[in-house]
Amino acid sequence: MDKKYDHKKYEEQISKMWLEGDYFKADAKSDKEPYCIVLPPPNASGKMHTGNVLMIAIEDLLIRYKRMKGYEVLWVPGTDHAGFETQTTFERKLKKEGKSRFDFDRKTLYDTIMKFVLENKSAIEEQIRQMGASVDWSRYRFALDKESIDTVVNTFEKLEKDGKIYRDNYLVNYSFKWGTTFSDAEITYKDSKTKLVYVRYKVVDPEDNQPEYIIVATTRPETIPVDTHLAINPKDESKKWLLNKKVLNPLTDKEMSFIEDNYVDVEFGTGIVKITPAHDKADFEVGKKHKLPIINLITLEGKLNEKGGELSDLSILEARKKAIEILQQKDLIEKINEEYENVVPVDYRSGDYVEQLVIPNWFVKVDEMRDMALNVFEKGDLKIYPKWREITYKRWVENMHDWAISRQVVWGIQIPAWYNVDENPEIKVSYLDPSGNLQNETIKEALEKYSLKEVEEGIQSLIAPAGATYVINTEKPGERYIQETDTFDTWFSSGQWPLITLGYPDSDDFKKFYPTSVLETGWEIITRWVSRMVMFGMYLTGEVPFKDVYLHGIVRAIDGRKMSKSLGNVINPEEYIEEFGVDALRMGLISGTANGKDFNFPRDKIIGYRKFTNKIWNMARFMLMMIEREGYDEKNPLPFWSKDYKEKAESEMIEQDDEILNKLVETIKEVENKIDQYRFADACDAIYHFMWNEIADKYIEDVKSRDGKSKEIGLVILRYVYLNSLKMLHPFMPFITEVIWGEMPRKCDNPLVISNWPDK
RNA sequence: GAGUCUGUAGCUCAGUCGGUCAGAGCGCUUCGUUCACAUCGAAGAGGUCAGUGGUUCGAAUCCACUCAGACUCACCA
Repeated sequence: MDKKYDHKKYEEQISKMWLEGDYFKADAKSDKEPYCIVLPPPNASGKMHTGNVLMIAIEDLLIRYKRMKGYEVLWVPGTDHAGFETQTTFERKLKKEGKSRFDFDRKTLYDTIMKFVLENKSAIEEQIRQMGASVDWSRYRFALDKESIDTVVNTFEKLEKDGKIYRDNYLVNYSFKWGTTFSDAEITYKDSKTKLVYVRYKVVDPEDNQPEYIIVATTRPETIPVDTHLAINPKDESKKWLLNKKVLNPLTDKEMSFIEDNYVDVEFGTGIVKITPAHDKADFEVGKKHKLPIINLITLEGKLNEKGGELSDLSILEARKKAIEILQQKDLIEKINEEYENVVPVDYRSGDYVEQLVIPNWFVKVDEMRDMALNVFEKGDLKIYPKWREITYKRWVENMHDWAISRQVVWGIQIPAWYNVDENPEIKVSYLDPSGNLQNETIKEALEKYSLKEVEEGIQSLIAPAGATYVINTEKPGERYIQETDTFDTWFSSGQWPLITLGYPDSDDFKKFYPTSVLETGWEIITRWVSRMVMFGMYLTGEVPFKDVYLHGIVRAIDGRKMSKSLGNVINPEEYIEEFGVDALRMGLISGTANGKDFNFPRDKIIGYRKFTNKIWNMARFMLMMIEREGYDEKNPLPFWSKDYKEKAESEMIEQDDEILNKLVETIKEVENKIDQYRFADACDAIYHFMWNEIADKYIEDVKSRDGKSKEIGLVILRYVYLNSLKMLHPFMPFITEVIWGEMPRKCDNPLVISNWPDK
């Protein structure tokens, strides 16, 4: 053996050996008890970050431990398309080339992104291998594989048949310039000087001591025609009287009533807010909470519709001007703050104004699924570790609204819904015409100039009116149909990930390994991801997709803050792998947190475990050296520890021998116990101290000084204790333990440590 | 604004049911080391457990409040 353990020399070699030996392939036909983890799929075009490393370290620890204990183990690897994240990465790349997504038709854009992702996909797969993850590569899945898409589409069809799918208005950021929506992340805010108009609202039948008018400040007077309510803060005693009163809408003269909501800031303006659910994000939420009507005022062309009365057909800015004029004529303006500064949303590309308005989106009714996802705790079907995270899950699921599952992005699974273009002439299409120019118009207008085929080929996106008729089908149902351009929310597909990867509904894997044993992931996605998987699992199979959920903490930077590119404190795991090795990095990270709390990147612990690898390496060397020095070799081997040997040697064994053997059993029990409780840091600690303090510092020193028969007994026991420690350590430090195992003469048929958990 | 968590040695953190819980690693100090390992060994210093009050025979642990910090969600008409 070399004098030092050189991780660079061995890690690649061992990893290759595991891969070629196909040791991690699960057998669905096996009689052994199943143990299964589905790897939370990293972004296919992404790179390994410290969170991924921790995730893999913990899961590999569980997987190797259970495999060694004799379970039929399956760990399914996969990568996610990560819809929006990938598309923005890609668009940044396009921007560098002086292009944008609006230069492409939908299909070309999709194909180009796919190519980009496939080119980058192997990097993360390679990193998973490098980490020593004992996943079953034969079952690898990508979120946009045909099988994945089939499962997701089938689920959508089932939901539709069960009456769970509907289309409804949903507030989105809409750009008139591009004729499409922008996600929240694509919106930036621009400072802008806007008139803050203080408008008088006439109180209907005021009491003697009450004012005749109340005053409301607004920057959007043009939306007044569709306002039906005003809001006050429930803590604002001075305005309580308004709750029993009505006021007149200053533009339509219709009566309006009041609601109470904490969202209202008592200090701002006059402490009274007009609520426009159709055209303001906050108001939309308030409106939903109080079940207020959503009345659209602004059209996809950026003009006011017939609800605007005198303002109809004007653009937003024209209407605003006109509204102020009308109010002035009616003498309903108290004052105007011309200097008011606010921020307006603009799209990240052109800086053009983006309007918040409601357009039809696809929704899933969640009522039934939500209840199922909450009841799992009562029956004890699901346990969350650490337990205090349960409340986050429950609170979120309880408050869950119907789920808007459509996204106006290309990179994802296209919703399998089709509109008949003759029945729905008002569908708004954005498409590149045959000469490559971007057009925004209705399908009817488009078809007057071009064939349906031409429009379809150039299409970027479409928006079908709320009442549009549609057919759900995987294939084009007829000549005159055009497919919905929206894709599913990433969580809609990743929420089915355990089902997708295990081949729901009737594969052997599904029968053997579903429900899986544990879901291990970061707590940050407990609401968005974990809850969705529970919902889909319950809905489709009647069973929770995993028995336990273990949530690890987030690895923060060394300075205690969250890692972020802008802070420049992102830790690249590759550097640590290079310097200290995968084993030290894995074990250091695992021991960084005992209870699932966030923790700072534990650099000191990684260095500590790096020293530890060298220590156990030298323990092995020294032990082999002592055995050799005592004259043992292949012809005259050192006896193995066994029941027989023990009986013969018992009378000559001394206190230290019994002690180390007892401590070995204690340590095995403790490590098992801690792993079973998901207390991984404690398990690390137990092995570390047993090997270093008990074996190296005490027992080896003792054996070193012995002679004759006593020395032989010492060496026999030492080797036995050491090899069993190696086994225990293997799930934590798979590489070095495998290397040393290969160097050791041992009484065991299996040349690999991977299937040998110690007996007590 | 709503919610969750945290405050224990110089640093990073354990401390599970209120009673051998004042702990670990790193760092620091002193000494040692041709004979496995300086990525080593031996010994040692250090904390009013954020603060105040309460419950209890007993509190780092339970409760209330205060102070400080982190994160999640929402966000100004």
